[in-house]
Amino acid sequence: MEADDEEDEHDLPGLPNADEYDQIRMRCAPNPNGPWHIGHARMPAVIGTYKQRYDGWFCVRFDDTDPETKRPDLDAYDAILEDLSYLGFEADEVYTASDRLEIYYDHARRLIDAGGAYTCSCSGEEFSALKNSGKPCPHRDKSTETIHDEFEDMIAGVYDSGEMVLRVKTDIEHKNPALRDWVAFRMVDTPHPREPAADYRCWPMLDFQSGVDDHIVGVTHIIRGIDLQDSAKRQRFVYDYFDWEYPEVIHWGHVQLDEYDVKMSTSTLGTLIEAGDLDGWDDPRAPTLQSLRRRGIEGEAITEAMVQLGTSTSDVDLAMSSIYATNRNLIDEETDRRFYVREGVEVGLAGSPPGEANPPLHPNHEDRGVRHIPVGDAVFLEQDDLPARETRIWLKGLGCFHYTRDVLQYTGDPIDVVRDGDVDVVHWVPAAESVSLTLRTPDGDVTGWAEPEVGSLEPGALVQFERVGFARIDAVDAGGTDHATDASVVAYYTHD
RNA sequence: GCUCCGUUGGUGUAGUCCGGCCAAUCAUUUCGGCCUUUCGAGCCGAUGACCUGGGUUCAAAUCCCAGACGGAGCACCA
Repeated sequence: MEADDEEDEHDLPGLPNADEYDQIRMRCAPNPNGPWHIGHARMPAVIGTYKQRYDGWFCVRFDDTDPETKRPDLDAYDAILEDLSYLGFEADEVYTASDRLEIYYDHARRLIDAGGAYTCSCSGEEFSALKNSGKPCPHRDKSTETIHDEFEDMIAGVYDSGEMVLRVKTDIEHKNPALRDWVAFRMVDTPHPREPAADYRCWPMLDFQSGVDDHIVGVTHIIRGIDLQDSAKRQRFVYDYFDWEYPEVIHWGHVQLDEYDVKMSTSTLGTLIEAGDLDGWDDPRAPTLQSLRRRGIEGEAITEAMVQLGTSTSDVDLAMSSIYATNRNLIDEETDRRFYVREGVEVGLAGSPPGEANPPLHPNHEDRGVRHIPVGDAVFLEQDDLPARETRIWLKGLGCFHYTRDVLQYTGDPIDVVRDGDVDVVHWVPAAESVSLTLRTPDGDVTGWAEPEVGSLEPGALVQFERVGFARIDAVDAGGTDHATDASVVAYYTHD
């Protein structure tokens, strides 16, 4: 399917030992505790791209096995799948770990039979102390029968949280303390928020659940963060007991984002939304996928930027400008131009300028037609664009004016004065007939006036406000196209 | 404290396994020019990097050793 460009440049390195597998199978295993932030896009972007490249397969598996500390958000399951689709990918299969408890229990029983696990009632502190000095705890050598009995009691919910765990027997003297006899199942008193899982009290830990599931669905390549580097080593003990072969694994570093004041963290964002500091997950100030989507950024631009980050184990700083640059290429040709003046300053006009300005909708596409901007006797300019006294300025699409005694005097000079470099070109809107427009940006809201026809655009339309930047029209109040007190149009800032 | 891992321009990345074709690739950013009723785009150009110190070698970004700096794990979180 990509035979003809097999040797072509790829943005991503090849997967290890890719040719040893009939099919490349990967998984994306989010914790459904909220919609995705921008950093989450890396996983689907990369495995989706690998899937296309190798004609492979990937699933989404919701690793929702902690009903308490990382309590799942019931809305997040669908929100995440929507985010995935926004990025341009569909999962071949969707699993939910909390539906699969019986599978994990069965594997735990087999592990006990294989002598690879034991129930332990040490407190966390007690065990930690023993473990750190390389000493086994007294529960390590129970009979298989006792272990089975106690594990069945765990499943039955006989114990309370903290009273009993099932540990994987690894090597209590392993030189890496992180790998010594880790917990595979623990008791959780809090019911899971999903109805079908609400009665379970004995929950697997990520390392066990994930390890078992990866094998069951035939994952060949695991891609995940460096925080899980030791997980692979822990899981190998289970794989060895079962005589399974561990998948290829790639660990990558953390992604940091520039240009945002808000930390890229699902729980932080959730707290800010809860407190009313953010309007929601799609607030333009939030570094979330829903926010970028509302701003009119194409998922493809995000995917491409993520793929360009590669898969290195060191931490990376993602510049939003790289997402913006890609998106600009995607939308520029099809996006019409409009005028929008931020925080405008009103200036009178004199000298009989033309009654209407008709700049093109798109400078490269004359066939799309022109805009219709009635001029009137005054315009709004941006504060920074106000010319010095007794100098000339070119109102884009209208003509040349001389700034005298608080008014702009039409001069009728030809465009050559601009070519000569003496005259700045600025955008403007008529003071009398523009529509008020609030532009919501990552740095906060901006108010101003847009040329009249912006008031009749459809929500969802993309525009480029000349010399300001791209924006997505979000809401239009058809009633108030003249000087209403409130904004009649709300737009979300895309990028410059 | 114990165990891992990493370090190429402002940012990301290629090259590192199998040393020479690397006075180091591509993208983005910044700056300049051209074009354009002069936005954006496009075209052209510029700035800008191999963590440090030793060693091996005719030759090191690449191999070896030491150090510095950064990151991760040692949870009944994911």
